[in-house]
Amino acid sequence: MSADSGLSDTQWNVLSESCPSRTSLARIANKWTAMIVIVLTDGPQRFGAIQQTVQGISGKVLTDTLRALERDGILTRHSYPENPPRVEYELTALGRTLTEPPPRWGGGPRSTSTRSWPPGTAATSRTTR
Amino acid sequence: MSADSGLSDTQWNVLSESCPSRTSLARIANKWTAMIVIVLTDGPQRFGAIQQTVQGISGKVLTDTLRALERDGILTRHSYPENPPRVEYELTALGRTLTEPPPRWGGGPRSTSTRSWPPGTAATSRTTR
DNA sequence: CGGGATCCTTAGCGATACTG
DNA sequence: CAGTATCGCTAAGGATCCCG
Repeated sequence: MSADSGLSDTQWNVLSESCPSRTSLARIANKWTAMIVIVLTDGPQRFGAIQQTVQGISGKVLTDTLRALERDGILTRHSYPENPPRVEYELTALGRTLTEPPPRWGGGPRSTSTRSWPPGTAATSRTTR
Repeated sequence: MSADSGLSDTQWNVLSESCPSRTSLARIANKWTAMIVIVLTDGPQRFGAIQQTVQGISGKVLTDTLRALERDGILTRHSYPENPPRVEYELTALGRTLTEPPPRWGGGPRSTSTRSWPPGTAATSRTTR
């Protein structure tokens, strides 16, 4: 397969303004997301447990961040209609991909030089030359 | 060495409010830092080249981010007193560590279950139980 | 060309109080 | 317990003009 597929690799270049991966980056690149993902790596956790483990996060911000991650399919929310109420958050398969390096990093060749990040991206911004 | 050193491993737990690594995280977890590091992975780049490659970044924000990264030792700034002026930015050894996964991820065991993130951290926030 | 200086907008974050 | 609802602050981000 391959050869001349319609979507060029430049479409998946993070450096491109219209690249969809910028949305993913925006979700990761904030103060709390990474820590929450870390906490959930070991399995489902309750709201209160997360808040205690991720020291310094306020209830509101935790709620906001969890909701955003839920919308994006990073984690799922399970509400148990008990009293007192219990709510658990769990990483989805997609969310678990955040807890380990991308395939290429684990399996690819271990060369350390002249490596461009997304394959075929090579940030050689040739302006004049 | 080892045995009873003063600094416990909980001191290097990102989840801890006083953990120094939160400073590092704060530097990474913003809109542009990651992209700038990506661009510089292939070698030194000029200010203008970076701005063109990292699409959508404004001059001021690029300057601010570069200055912050320079202060933190992630990259170095080389100014050549020519006309027109030329300034190049280059990743330091520390900055280059951001372009590859931490040692443990590359070399450690490939187990996928019951793994806690920083060694000996295990986010098992036991509140009551 | 590579900024510095200003000004402005927004959104992320945080504290507090209240509720099912 | 796990939220929601406000309110407020600050810093990140952005537009524009100016300068050596």
